[in-house]
Amino acid sequence: MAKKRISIKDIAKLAGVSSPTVSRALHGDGRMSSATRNRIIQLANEIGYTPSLVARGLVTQRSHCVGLVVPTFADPFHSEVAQGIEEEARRHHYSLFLASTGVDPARELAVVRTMHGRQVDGIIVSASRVGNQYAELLHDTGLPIVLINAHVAGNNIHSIYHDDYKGGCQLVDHLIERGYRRIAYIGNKRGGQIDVERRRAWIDTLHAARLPAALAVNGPNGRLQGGSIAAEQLLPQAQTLWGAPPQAIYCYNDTMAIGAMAVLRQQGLRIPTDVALTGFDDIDVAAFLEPPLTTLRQPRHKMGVEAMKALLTLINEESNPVPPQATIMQGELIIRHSA
Amino acid sequence: MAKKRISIKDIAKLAGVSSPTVSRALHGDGRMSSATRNRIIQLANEIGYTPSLVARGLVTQRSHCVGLVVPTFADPFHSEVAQGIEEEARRHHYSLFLASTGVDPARELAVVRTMHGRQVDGIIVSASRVGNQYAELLHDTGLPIVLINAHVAGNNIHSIYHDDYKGGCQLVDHLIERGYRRIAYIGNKRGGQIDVERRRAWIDTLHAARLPAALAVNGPNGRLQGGSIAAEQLLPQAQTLWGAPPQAIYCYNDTMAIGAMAVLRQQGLRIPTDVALTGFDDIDVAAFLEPPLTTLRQPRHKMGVEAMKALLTLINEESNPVPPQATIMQGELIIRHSA
DNA sequence: CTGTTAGCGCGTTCAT
DNA sequence: ATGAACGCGCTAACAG
Repeated sequence: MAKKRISIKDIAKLAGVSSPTVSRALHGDGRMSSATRNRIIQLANEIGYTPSLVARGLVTQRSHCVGLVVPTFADPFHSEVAQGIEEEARRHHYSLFLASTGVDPARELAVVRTMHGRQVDGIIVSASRVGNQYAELLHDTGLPIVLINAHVAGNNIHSIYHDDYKGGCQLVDHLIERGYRRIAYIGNKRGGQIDVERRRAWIDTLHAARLPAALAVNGPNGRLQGGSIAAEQLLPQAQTLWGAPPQAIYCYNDTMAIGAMAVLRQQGLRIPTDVALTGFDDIDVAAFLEPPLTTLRQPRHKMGVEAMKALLTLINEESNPVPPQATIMQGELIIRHSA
Repeated sequence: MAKKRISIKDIAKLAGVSSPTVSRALHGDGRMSSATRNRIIQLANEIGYTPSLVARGLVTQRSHCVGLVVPTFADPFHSEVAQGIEEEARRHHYSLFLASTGVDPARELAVVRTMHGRQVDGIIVSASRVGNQYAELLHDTGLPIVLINAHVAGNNIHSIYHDDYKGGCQLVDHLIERGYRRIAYIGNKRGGQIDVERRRAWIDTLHAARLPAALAVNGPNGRLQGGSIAAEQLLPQAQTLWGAPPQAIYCYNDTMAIGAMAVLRQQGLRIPTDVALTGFDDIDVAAFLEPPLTTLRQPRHKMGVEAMKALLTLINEESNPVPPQATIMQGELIIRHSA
């Protein structure tokens, strides 16, 4: 079944010209009689010619592909970021390689290596677990890389990230303003630096208000189950510590918050009357829950677009290298009814 | 900054051998002194050689890439399918090109064309809007294609899809068994053939029970807002028709059901006491809602895996072409508390 | 205006 | 056991 690809040569033969002529005709390049040009173009359409971007990339050393590396597809946050990236990529006639890492650093490295083998022009890594190591890769290969939401020390690599610390402070401040004092944290064991930042916001803000950051539980992952499991562990601990449930729970992200909500309801606790709850990210469903979730909105789509723009700049300016630059984006506190 | 790629030749020069020798050494191919082989492999690692899969693909005519085409990333259903596809792809050392169509047939065609130009070995299209047209493409290019959840007439193309009709019947049957009689449908204007199947199940099942399929409203899309908008239109129409809300609403998918739930609550209607509700797909959050959503579980992950397996078979058996085949998968009725 | 030559990086014959 | 030559499909550099 595998028809042989029809190539530039085939149409050259048919048109009675040489292959470079065909190439030029199709590119609108160079000066040539519009007679032959039209004839060639017409011919190409007739026999259904599709240029091989692979071969082209091999000679131009530009594949017009970029790699996108995410922890998992099944996360609404990354999906939306990816959507932004893809839009911007398509706008510039770039294709996307996609790979997931499963939050496994080794796999992340392997994936990036494969992408390099695929001759991608650049790579975007979201929520990297090995951020620092890219400096070396960058040095060795010159492969443009942009990191999304990886707080990398040293700051020697392009990155664009959300100000989680500040966002977390806004969230916790809001809880304090509402009068809650026993504020617990549900963290994500696999959240890496992101978890660190959000947790730090919690600790610092509570301390600033002379409140204790006394109770935190880490879920095994950042998904729904992760939130449920954390909540199940949290409640008895609160009972031991305070003789009562926490007045508020500040969650690692919206998804875990949803997982926690289910457990709270199951235990007969009402939200926010008995326990208030906040999320992080403002994923789409957040507004549709009962009660609607108070959270911190990350400009996910825009972050994707900006990351892709930054990458394209790196790709096109490789003659005069742009110094590594960290773009930090601000979120927005979204107050709904869960807290 | 763009370091020139280090190639097989570079390491040949360093090892004092010819490039074919290096190629063979790296492939474990042919017979050769394990001394030189080891030396070459070591050398390759030292200088950080990464083979160009592009060049390799050009000569072997096999890129080890497949294209994945989805309507949008921001849909939990497709995300999970994609996850399955990616896992199976990685298992076979295949990379994934990803593109979204935005449910635009023209863009879908353009995207597939680009993928062909990228020399992908095959393509998986999820929820295609132009299913029939692939037969022609297949005929012209011999490019293996597998369709997911595109009910294509004529059945002349490989596809794997979920039995939406049967699933829909189960759902509506369940509603009838629970004693609901005024059962409305919230459809998806952009749902294409999928909407047709699910709607048909609703109509047929109601008729079989001598109940009228009297009220259906289409949301503008299959997302949360789509569900909300549909519900807002549905309620007054039900009032006109029945002088009361519907007793149950059978929704196009879980996401729209969530959108509808929010509206129902807003209008003071309790679920399922006042209005029962069903979804479709069993996306992850479905079980975590209040109330947990009764729905029909599609084996999303497995569908992805199976699609990729089917595609790989097509790719590897292209000498003796496999006849087009439709694999139909059965879902599972998940009864929770919303109906 | 167009054809010739060369080469991107690799794998695959053939020779040796 | 290894090297020389060729070609995958395309574009870039020169010729003419």
